[in-house]
Amino acid sequence: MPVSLLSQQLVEFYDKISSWEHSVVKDSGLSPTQMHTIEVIGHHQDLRMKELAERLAVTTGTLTVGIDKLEKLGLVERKPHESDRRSWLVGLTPAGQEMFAEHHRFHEEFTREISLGLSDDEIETLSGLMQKVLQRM
Amino acid sequence: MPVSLLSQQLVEFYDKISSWEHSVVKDSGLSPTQMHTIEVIGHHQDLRMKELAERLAVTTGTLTVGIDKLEKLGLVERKPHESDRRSWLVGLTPAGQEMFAEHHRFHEEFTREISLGLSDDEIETLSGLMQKVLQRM
DNA sequence: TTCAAATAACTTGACTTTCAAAATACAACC
DNA sequence: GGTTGTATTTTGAAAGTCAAGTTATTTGAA
Repeated sequence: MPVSLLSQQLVEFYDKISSWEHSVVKDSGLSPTQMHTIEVIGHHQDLRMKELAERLAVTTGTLTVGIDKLEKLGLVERKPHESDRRSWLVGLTPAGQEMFAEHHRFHEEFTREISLGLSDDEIETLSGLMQKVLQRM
Repeated sequence: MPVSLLSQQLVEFYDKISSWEHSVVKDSGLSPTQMHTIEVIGHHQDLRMKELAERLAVTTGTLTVGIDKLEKLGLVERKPHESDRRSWLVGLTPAGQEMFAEHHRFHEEFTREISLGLSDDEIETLSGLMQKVLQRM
């Protein structure tokens, strides 16, 4: 049952990433939710509230409150949408970008550490397989 | 930069698992937190409150409230610890075990679907690499 | 043995996150 | 132009969380 083993591994993998993320985020002063929001905005840059809410799997009502706080912290900013005056575009401020960049570096460092036991060839094989899997998700 | 690519893939992978989990759990009537608690108990069976709190990354105060609710729902039960009368052992009731088993089946089905693009050999290669990575986490 | 310190679980109060539903402003279509 | 749909915000209620304090029990040192 190779799938059964893989399933177990995914659960364990997901759990360990969660607790790693949890511990790293705690030191940043942001909540996990806030950091995740910064991450998603950082990756996609200038999202509408609706789009961002979907990606974060929360309602727009929830997001309004969350973005209010991040805006007060000076990490994100609302900009008017060019063609749709109902919409806002949410982007990172310079401080938000720095926060995003730092977290990004943490991710890379984490990835480097967990792949220490792998050769360069193995890392490429893993990336290739991951790519195939990601296409199905 | 093979690590950089892998890092990106891990973020995307984690995100997609999160949203899948989110949607599946919603149909179960439990909150994500509650389902995660059921999962951890199901995997380890009969944990002390302290141990369970550590694995869930919450304080024991938080866990007390959470277990109270799951106990009211008839999914978990507290049993006295044999040798330490300060401690409780938390385990799944038959209903809890069924909930756990169902969720476990969802995980396997999910794994099966995302690995549809992979040959049996590739699945085994992926498992092998995952195993090496898990050892570093 | 005895008692002070440590530990496990629980309680309480405050804060945050979340959603659903209602309100507001604007867009799109006929 | 008027109706319907869409994007966001507001509000009220429920759930999750922690820190700090409480109780019961265990551990270890005098």
